[in-house]
Amino acid sequence: MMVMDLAQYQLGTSLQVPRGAHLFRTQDEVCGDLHFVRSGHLKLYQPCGDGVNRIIDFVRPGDWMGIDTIGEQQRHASALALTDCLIDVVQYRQLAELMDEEPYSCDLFSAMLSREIDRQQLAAAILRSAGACQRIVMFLLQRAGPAPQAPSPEMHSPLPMSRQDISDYLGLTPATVSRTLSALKRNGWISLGQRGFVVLSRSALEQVAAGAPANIIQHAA
Amino acid sequence: MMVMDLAQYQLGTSLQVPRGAHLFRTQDEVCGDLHFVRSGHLKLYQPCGDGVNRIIDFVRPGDWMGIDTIGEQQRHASALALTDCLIDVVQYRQLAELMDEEPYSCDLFSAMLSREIDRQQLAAAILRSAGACQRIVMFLLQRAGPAPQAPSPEMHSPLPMSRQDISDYLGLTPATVSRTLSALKRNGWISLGQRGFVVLSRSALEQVAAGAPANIIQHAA
DNA sequence: CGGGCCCTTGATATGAGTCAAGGGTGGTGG
DNA sequence: CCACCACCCTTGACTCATATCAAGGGCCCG
Repeated sequence: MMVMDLAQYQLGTSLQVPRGAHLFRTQDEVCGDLHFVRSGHLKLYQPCGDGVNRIIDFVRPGDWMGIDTIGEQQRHASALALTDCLIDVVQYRQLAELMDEEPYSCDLFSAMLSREIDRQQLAAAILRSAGACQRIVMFLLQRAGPAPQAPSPEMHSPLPMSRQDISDYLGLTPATVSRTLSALKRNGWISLGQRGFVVLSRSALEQVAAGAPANIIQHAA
Repeated sequence: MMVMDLAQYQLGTSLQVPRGAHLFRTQDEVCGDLHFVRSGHLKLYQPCGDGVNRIIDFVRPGDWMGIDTIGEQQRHASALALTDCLIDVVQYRQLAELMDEEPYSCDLFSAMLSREIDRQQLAAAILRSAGACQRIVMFLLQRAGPAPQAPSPEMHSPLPMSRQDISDYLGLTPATVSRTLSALKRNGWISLGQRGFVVLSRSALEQVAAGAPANIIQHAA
């Protein structure tokens, strides 16, 4: 069978990180390792002076971390566990050796980095062009994943991060995020808990994400 | 001597692209090649419905293009020459072979992709947090390059793209870009031509970029 | 049961967008 | 070589979305 993901090579060692703990911090020096998330959620952020944190990304099971600092001397971000996490720690040297032996793994690795560049370009494009409502709906759809098969209902999707984190990530304020989520709920398009949500009308959300006029959203009566 | 950049391996073939011509388009299928810019400037953009173009990036001499679509079937963007360009076309297969023979080149390539991810993350962070004036000043400083040695004056930096392109890239409107540039000029911080500019007070610009209150900018008298 | 923190919601302020008009520049054709 | 034309850049007045400031409520944890 074809190896589809570098994670299947069983490199590296396992590591548990409890909720609220740091996997690494900006000031850490060692950078020879990559991290693969087996389970749990983390946030990548840059503490930038004051108490203000710039959220770089949210990391989910199956994602890699640290591929932005290969060959660098210092981390560019801190990684904080939003839930209990199970992490694989992989030395870049190990990967390099693997790529040396098996050219195909080199292609896998290049493609992975390439996809990450594309993801970041897409994120930047969204930040450039989309308004608040559109950003939030895109964020929700991304977290909800692809549509389930016809008869099955939409699943509950976790939102392990705070509203503050969401707003930082989307370039908005907590107030705007809260307002918009409330409006989406009022319209019956999502159901909303403190740390999760359920898509109720995927088609409506997809229309907003596609750029449909968001005037649909009204202030609370 | 140490090889510092993949471009020094003299792979690939040369190609001239005149101003206004496309190097490739979104709909092109072939994706086995990368492009290295020897001279000239290009813009990467996505034609997204209507006449609206999303600017992905501006590409300068020494930059690589196409590293966001390694292993993909289709281009994610179109590349248009803003000036006459000299391009090296490099097959990814060639690079892969090189990496197979010389492990060090593999590290170079990984590091290059890694840096690109970091660049995109930084760009996204700027779009999330910075206001119009801050974005424009950061853009100018980035294009002006690092400060020259003490006695030498600031160099003239080219702006080969239209105001429309700049505004798309920064997530603003042409009107706002024009207004802000005019204000910077009025303050004596830059001198401004149609297709270029000169930094007159780097310290002032750096303060704004660092987040200094941008109220310094007033409406035209 | 109590307290702190985060989330929600309202009223108001403001920065950037929109609409629109005038002027400069570069390119084309006579 | 000059004149014309189209396109883009600049600038102004106004609008609107989102930030800001502020208060109340609910949830989780101790």
